[in-house]
Amino acid sequence: MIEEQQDRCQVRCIHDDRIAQARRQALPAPETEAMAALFKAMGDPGRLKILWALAEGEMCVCDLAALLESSESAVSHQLRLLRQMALVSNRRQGQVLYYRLNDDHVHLLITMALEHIREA
Amino acid sequence: MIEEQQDRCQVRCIHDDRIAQARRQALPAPETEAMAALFKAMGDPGRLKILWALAEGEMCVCDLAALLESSESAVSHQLRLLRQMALVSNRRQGQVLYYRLNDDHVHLLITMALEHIREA
DNA sequence: CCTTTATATGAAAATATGTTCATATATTTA
DNA sequence: TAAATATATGAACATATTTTCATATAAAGG
Repeated sequence: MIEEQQDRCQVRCIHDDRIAQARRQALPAPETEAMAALFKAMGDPGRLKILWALAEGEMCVCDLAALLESSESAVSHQLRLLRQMALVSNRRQGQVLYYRLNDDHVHLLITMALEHIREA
Repeated sequence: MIEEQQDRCQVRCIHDDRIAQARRQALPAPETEAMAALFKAMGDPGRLKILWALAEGEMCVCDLAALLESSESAVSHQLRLLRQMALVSNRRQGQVLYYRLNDDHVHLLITMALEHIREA
């Protein structure tokens, strides 16, 4: 015999106070989204290699493609993502676009991540 | 008339010196991979919400499911990922598993990311 | 201007990620 | 020890991401 499905909330709440507190202190949704997008952009070996290489100084697209042993088109797509996340920017000199890190946060974030994985 | 395809390297190298330098200073592949996995783990709004909530103190799975308005199964899968990345750990008290942040790096990483997106 | 070079971009194809659903496990309680 | 609770997990499905390929654009050089 199957009981009639009761129409009550699906989600058990053990510590309502704790949940309420978490809700109060939660970040605004747009910030959470933006942060997730930032971390996601850094969450790819290829893009990380790019960022780490640019920490030493600017490079052009075909340099980066050579470094990553990947196609220039693929690198260009990755760079667009990094640009959209304000992680890198570029300057044009003739036909060549030189990419560089946008600010120090990037380098700091990578350094801190390294610390984490090295101690774990 | 289509010319016979020449068999030369696909990848143009404009600044060989710069590429060589980047190669020398590059991180070991396993570290790059581990870092990418770490950032990827943080690159999801749901998981970020979890981490941010846990920064205030430990919570159990069903608390987190209630907070995220998501299924406990989904949250459990996310927590597994965060555990694998050594971002969170848990302690059991009876039937309940309480999750907490593993160390301060996580909080620092999030704080720094916030700075980045707020200034951009 | 017509060609070449360096890069960007859109769309399709290939791949990875996240969620759901069913089921398994661990712990407490009856 | 059987039932209930809290959570974990595997596999299938849905969705998102990445790469590739073809084509577009922007600057420089004939």
